Amino acid sequence: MQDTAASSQLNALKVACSACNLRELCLPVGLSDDEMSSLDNMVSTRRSVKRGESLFHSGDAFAALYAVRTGFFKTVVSATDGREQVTGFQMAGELIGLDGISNDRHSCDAVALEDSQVCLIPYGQLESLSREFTLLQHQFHKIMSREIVRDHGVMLLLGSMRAEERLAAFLLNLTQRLQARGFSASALVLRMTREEIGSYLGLKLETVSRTFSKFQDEGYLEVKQRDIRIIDQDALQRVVNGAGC
Amino acid sequence: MQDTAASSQLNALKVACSACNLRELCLPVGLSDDEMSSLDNMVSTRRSVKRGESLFHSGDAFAALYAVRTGFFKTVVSATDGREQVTGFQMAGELIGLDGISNDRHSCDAVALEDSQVCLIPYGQLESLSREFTLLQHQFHKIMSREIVRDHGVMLLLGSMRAEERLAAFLLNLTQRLQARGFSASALVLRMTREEIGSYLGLKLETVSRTFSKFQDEGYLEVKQRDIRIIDQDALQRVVNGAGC
DNA sequence: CGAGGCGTTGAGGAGGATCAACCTTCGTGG
DNA sequence: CCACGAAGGTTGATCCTCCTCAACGCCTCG
Repeated sequence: MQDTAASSQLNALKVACSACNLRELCLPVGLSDDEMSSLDNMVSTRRSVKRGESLFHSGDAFAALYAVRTGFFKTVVSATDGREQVTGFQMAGELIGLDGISNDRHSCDAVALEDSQVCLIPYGQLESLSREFTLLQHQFHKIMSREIVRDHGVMLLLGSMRAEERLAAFLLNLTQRLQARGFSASALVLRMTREEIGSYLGLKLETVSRTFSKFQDEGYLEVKQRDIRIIDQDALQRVVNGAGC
Repeated sequence: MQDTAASSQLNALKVACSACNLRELCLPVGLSDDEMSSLDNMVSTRRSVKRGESLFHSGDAFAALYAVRTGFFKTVVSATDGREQVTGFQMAGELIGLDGISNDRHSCDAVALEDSQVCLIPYGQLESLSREFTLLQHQFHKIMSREIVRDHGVMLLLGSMRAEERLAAFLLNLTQRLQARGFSASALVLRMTREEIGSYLGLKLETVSRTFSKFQDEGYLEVKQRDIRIIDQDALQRVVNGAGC
């Protein structure tokens, strides 16, 4: 039934947040040595998830949050009639599973788009620890709030932008996050299909493909399947700002 | 500059959560007597906001959350180019302002759609108190998580539903929340304009109006401006489930 | 080397946007 | 208390963006 349990391994290796190069992007931002070592105790397990596998499914019991260590995920909500919506793409340092707190069950699927590793953050322990450490508590609240603000931004995109604006905003957001992780601001490899991008942006895959081609024709991008090179970032920014009006 | 400060009054009246009829819908859900009385101390101020006025604006410093006591609000995010998106409508017992935690500034406007009263929840005190009281901490986390789940539902709506499905889902959601507050499941008065509904649903006001008319023609609703009577709730539910396909 | 998944491109159609006219309701001030 | 104006709501005609359906090419992986 649960393919995740079968095929993803649990690594008992000791993993220290304090030694992780993502600590400035992840939950531990700004913690003291003391707090950091408590966090190290809590975040003791990693889990590997192969491409295509799920970290959890909608309906699964909620027990832990997951911090992406390596790899790339999407989260997907499904309606009763089978309709699906990609609600986000998560990369290194980002937290997955916050949806589960609301009623102790996950309300979306989290699927690895490439072979990935996550750090397990047992939720009960996180609550205990944040009663003890003000900074950790505050940082955790910030992360939840940031997710809410991000979601509102996506609503703005879905509710009021046209196809070109949506794709441009998406690409700029991706490159910005990649840049924060030390990658190039101009060359990126998409980990998701056109259909997944379309689902996230409220467009059909053909529209995504056509819009990529259009951006290439305009000289904004170079598109080779999933390899994207951004040639004119300012032009994309102008597209987002509704320069077409 | 700040019209809110000028025209909304601060009521120093002692207001007890423990005596509030919204306590089962609001932050205090499930708290013990002890915890409840600490909450009473924290939530000591109410604020009145007249119709059309803002509780806070995007960019304002964040200091407190607000629990709607009476009335009705909308929250609106704005893009740099002036585009606006209504991200939610809040009624009695619902919390406003969670967006502000992320970076100590609000990222949306909260506007009263009728004369309203809110309870002020000073955020610093809420953090202190939730370090002390496990249940309060957990309840607060649940509320944030619920907002994230709600937002994902809106994304599904905006990304994959057609106009009729969106409006039907909207109406069912409204009546459900009103019913939880003891109101009729079939008769409701809309507190917002067609344009605000449209903004929330990613539609133009004309489309909202036409869809209302269509639902009326089909015999699902009786529409008299802002007075709505739901005649066939099941039919609306079928519309949401994509019965048109 | 073949099959299947993914991506591109074209043609045609539909849903919702836009523009416009008109009606209704409500608040304000004479 | 009524008249007026502004804001909100309805409806129609037309247009445009994006969806749908379809064919085909490319890349990957067994």
